[in-house]
Amino acid sequence: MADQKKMVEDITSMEVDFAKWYTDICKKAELVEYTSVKGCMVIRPYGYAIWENIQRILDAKFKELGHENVCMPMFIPESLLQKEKDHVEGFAPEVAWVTHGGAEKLEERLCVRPTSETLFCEHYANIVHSHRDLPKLYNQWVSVVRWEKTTRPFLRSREFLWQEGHTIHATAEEAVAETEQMLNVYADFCEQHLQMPVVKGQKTESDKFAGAVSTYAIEALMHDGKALQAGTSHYFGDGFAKAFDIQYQSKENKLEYPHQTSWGVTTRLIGAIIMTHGDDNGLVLPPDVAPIQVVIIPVAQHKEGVLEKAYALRDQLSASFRVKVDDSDQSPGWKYSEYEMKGVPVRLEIGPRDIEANQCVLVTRHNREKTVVSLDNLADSVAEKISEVKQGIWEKALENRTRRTYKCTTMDEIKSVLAEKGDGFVHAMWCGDEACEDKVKEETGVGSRCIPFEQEQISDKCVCCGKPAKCMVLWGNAY
RNA sequence: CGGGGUGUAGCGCAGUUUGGUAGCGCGCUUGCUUCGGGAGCAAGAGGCCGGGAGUUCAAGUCUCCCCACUCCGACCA
Repeated sequence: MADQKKMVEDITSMEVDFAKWYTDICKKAELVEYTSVKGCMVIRPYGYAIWENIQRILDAKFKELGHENVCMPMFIPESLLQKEKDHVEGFAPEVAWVTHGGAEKLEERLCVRPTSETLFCEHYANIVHSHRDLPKLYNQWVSVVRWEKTTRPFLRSREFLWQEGHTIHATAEEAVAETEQMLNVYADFCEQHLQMPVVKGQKTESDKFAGAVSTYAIEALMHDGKALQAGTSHYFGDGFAKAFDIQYQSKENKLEYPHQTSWGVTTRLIGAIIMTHGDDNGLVLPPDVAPIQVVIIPVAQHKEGVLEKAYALRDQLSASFRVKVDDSDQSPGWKYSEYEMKGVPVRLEIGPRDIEANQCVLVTRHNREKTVVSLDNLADSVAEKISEVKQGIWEKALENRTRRTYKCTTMDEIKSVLAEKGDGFVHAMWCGDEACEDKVKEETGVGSRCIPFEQEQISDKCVCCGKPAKCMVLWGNAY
């Protein structure tokens, strides 16, 4: 059994101070570094490589489903932003404005995109004229700016990286299907590639995207019991089309308004990974997005043949995995701790005694279990360990969510279960009235996260007012 | 945006009460010895004390104003 003692004294324990633990990991695992502008951070190579892996997998999926990548400009003229009333009301409080070009004051100020619906709409108005022009299935990988008041690495920064998909369809049915399809893409990605269980659901009226008919989201539960929205997908109906005057001629030779969607995930997913899988020894990365999947640590590397063997194993394994040999002159123990901090899923130790015996030591990050394996069929042994890590972290994350999911039928029950067991997901019935939604938040501290697709009839009365319930809501304290 | 806390070497901190030559640990550099869970010895390098105004013969230390980080709320991916 692996020694479970905490090796890295530099990281604040998550039990002691979860928030400090989180920022410690962001910095010590070399994911981010602050800059002199509040809320604007450097995503360092190791952190960016995680994002590149997320991009690679999702981008391939988007394209497989027929989407094309485009790139919109980053400036939006004020008049354009204001065309859709709900949209501008939602975003105006947090946009950054450009007022000057060089020394010249601009005729009209430009906002730095907080999201690009308006730009896509302006563009669609130019290029969509006939039913033959539809659908357009677009996506872009860019950064956006939202002038947040309080900021945290990955979870809430003033500039962040994301992808935003924007599609436009002839019919509402098609657009609704697209919205649902992309929510499923996100959910599958989180569960299959990030080993992060999510709840799919619809946002309540008060919580939906500014300008949307309906907003869908996937909600994940972090290790500390707080909820994190991991991705969203919006159905716009023809509201934007009407506001931006986008029309097409149908087969029946009639002018029609098309229907739109948008959907996105952000670098916040990296924060979700940290808080879902990390432990007191540092980051624990899902193998599919880990920049390094296997780190080879040569032991007594000055001795004849050790480094050569390490390089040979790397070359052999590189056909199937992302592999690194750490041949720096740090001690082996230092390297063990370093790559645990960085969350590398599998460590391979190779020393003179191993070489003699045609074997090596494999260590899985999430449980620190050591296994001695033969150098024959090594790629198979490593693949097995990788899948053990996936299975292990999935079960651990799922167990945390199950343990922290509570069914409640009264307000008092919500309060007492949260006080007793700590933050988590609360399942409780709701009448559909916004006043009750607000009151639950006010009295118990948990807000509505979503109305899960998977419903359960916990009771027939609203947890707040006692009137007939319409649906079960997932409540939680969110990041 | 409201309420607290913190800014001194790359990191973690002491020094501020009572103004008087800027320190410690880790890390870093060089060399030698080490190497199976953050190695040892030796010699080095590294700072306009977050920024700007004041007060003073003299400011890391006192006063005022900014900025950033951080925690707790409200708002948000």
